[in-house]
Amino acid sequence: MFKIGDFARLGQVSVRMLRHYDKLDLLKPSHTDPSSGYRYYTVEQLVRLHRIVALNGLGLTLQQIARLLRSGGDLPVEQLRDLLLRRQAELEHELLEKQAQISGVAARLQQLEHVGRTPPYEVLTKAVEPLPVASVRTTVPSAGQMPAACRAMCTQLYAALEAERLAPAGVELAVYHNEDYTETELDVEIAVVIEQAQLGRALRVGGLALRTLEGSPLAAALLYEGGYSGLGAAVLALLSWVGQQGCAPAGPLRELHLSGPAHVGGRLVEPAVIELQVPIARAS
Amino acid sequence: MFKIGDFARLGQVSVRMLRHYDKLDLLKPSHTDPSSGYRYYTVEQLVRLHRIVALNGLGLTLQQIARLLRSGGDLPVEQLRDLLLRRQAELEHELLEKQAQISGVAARLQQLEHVGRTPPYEVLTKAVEPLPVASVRTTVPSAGQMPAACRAMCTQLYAALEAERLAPAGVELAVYHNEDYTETELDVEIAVVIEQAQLGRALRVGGLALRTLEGSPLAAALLYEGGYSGLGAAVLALLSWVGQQGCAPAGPLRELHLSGPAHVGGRLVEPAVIELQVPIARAS
DNA sequence: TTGCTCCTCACGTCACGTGAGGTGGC
DNA sequence: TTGCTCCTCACGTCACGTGAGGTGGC
Repeated sequence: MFKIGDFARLGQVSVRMLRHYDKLDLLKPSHTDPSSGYRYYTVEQLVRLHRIVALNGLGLTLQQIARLLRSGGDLPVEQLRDLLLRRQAELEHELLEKQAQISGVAARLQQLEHVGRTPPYEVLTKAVEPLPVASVRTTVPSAGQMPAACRAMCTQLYAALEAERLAPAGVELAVYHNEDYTETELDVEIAVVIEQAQLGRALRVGGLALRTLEGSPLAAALLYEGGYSGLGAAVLALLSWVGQQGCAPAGPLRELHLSGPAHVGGRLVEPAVIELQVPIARAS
Repeated sequence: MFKIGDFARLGQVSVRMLRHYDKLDLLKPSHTDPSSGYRYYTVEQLVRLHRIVALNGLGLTLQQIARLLRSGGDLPVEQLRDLLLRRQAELEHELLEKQAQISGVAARLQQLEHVGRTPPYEVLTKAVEPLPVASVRTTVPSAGQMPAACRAMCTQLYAALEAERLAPAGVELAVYHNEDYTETELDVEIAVVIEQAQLGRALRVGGLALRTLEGSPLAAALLYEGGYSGLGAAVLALLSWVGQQGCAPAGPLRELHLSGPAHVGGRLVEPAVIELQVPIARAS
């Protein structure tokens, strides 16, 4: 018979843990003195303690362990198998998350060393929802013509909406359909979120399209505040981040004009708050 | 200006989180209505929220993030670098732990599939402390002669202790010095823990040694309850576990007789509670 | 008026660590 | 008598989730 302190030393655990396990009915002392409350343990109980510590080391919760051990001396095979399989699935996620954190921290450190200062934008991953939109789409010959082209497309879009008596119901956005980053032959779509219910509507004006922008369960997103001229650099930063994470773009890049339409009265509104999103997948 | 619900949807976080960040002074609403307590946020604050979510995704605590963001709009480079380096070190540990958990779970599942039932012992890793001991050591020609040899060594050990007026101060143990598992030419030492202060003592009886058993920062340990005849299987289980973890033995195996001396009055005491320990290192 | 959103407590989660304040055994 | 160990609360940790109970705006 050991007092709690000796038993704790033998089992390499804290006294507090033994009291905790007692309260949870996970490991009751073989005898408790009724007057002093002193807990007494036997060597044989070390086996159970060892089992608890081992299972806990696999990341099982004390509740799960308690369920397993309640069923008697031998572990119930089926239950244990289920638990381990579930735990294995969890561990896969946790490992991926850790690896993402590691490459994220490494990427940031590298950036600090090379650029010497902290980057103006943060990238994070999230899910993006599908969006019902009205849009116009054009191919712009070169990047230099983008400002003028966008202004024209915005004008065209809102004029068409007016003619159709269609009201914007959300954010304005641009979608870049080119597979890779390019500065010529830019296939760009200017869109604005509309009510879901308007999608089926028949149109009278040409050039306007009503459609659903695909969502993605995994996308990289960068939030940017500044002028539109800085967007090129932001796009490159986003794509390079994606590469550093061992991922690749898996769909068109979206540019959400969170602080409102890019043009008001035909003039660019700057600085603006813009979110860049690109669906991604682990590169094979 | 957004109410908290809209801002939460925009930022893909919960309302509760925004209230939490408000309380921590991590992200205060740009305006709070004094009468209703309603919180109002601006689009520009999305950038800060995004930054918080991104840094939190690297596993930094909200406190650490708060410290970084308190220093103004730009992140303080030196402080960020320090934080990231520390986080990187932590992540290395966490990754190793995850990997150990993964191989641990896999090993158990494999065992369940192959053996069809749950194993009688658990293995876990821990540190083992150096121990001051008195001991006798012999080479035993074959495993079959072990019981008799051990009995003889125990008798010899305690007789010598008696003659030296040396009192055991702890557990009895056996140490197996052979590099690999073998069943012939077993180099075995029977020892008992003594007071640290007795180590320097001069001896009058031959065959007895006073020494310190080396400790190890990392060891695999298996706790076993049963007869001594089952020990061979337990040793094999321990060594095979070590191999499955991608590790290798890095020192002699110890066998601790936790439930007391193996022999009392020249007879084996069974069942016994025995801990097998072997120092290990990651295999290269 | 009816939903919908917002508010402030405040408890629950998980596995303990860490005192505070007091007692028992050698 | 002095340490040492033991005891029972009960708060702290971390980042929120989840009600309870009530209010404000359309």
